[in-house]
Amino acid sequence: MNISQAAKQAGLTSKALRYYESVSLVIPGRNPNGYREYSPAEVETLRFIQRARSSGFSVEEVGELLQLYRNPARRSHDAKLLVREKIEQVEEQLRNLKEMRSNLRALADACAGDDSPHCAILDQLAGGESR
Amino acid sequence: MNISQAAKQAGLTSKALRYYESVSLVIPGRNPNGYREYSPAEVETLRFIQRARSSGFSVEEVGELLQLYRNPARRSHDAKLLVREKIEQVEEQLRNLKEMRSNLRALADACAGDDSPHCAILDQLAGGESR
DNA sequence: GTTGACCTTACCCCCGGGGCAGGCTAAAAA
DNA sequence: TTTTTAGCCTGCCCCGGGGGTAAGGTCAAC
Repeated sequence: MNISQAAKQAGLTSKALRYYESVSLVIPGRNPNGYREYSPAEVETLRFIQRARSSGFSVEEVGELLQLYRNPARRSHDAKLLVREKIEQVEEQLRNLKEMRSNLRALADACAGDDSPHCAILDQLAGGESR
Repeated sequence: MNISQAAKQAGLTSKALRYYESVSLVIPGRNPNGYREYSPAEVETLRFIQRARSSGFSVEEVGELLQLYRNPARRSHDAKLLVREKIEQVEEQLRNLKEMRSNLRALADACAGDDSPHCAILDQLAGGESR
């Protein structure tokens, strides 16, 4: 299968597939004309990558997941550990974003939002009172 | 004030200050020896930038906030609009992260996490059933 | 005078690709 | 058959927001 077909099957772009090859995640064979030829198994691996990426794993972490996927002597404990670490990272990002949001809400609430130049948002960013 | 002192006062790094200068946010004067010389007002602006950045605004958006800050004919409405847009962006990120988290939790819950190679996490990433 | 701390510019690096240039190749239309 | 169009190839620069480091100038203390 050609690169663009494989990309479509996996919900990715051709560029992403070339990138994943460059970082040794999926290295397809080549036709005599030099075109990449993706086997059905490689397309499955690409779908694996797409799902793992959209669950928040970095490309490097996807590489670790793929190593487990390809290793018949794996222990499911190791996969679960990766997922739990990712959950904790996501939760930290959630905490950070929630703090930003409450911060922003306080700014917005303090500002009249009218045609006057007086603005509590700019005042607070400038002076930092009651932050 | 020298760059490292100004950076310390603002809670930033010297490198960041040079970067902010390169993108025209704060352009300090120069001493005869070529060193950057930050005025107290410029240090205040740097603190403004630091607070806006830690509230989630991009460098480009901070530039817009600074334009308002420096414009005595501004309308507070415009500042409030920027803040509300940022709140919506933050909330979309929160939604995405929460979906990731529930996704990850489902993966983790389905996996025994023992010494066996059978792993529901890898199965689901591979096959996509019950995602 | 010399040492160490600070400053300067200039370069490459991170992630995860996007976009484009220039050149082949394959498939479809005339 | 020829031409057009579409798809593929590699290689390069770009994004944010700086971090790290190198090579060199400067300043203050001892």
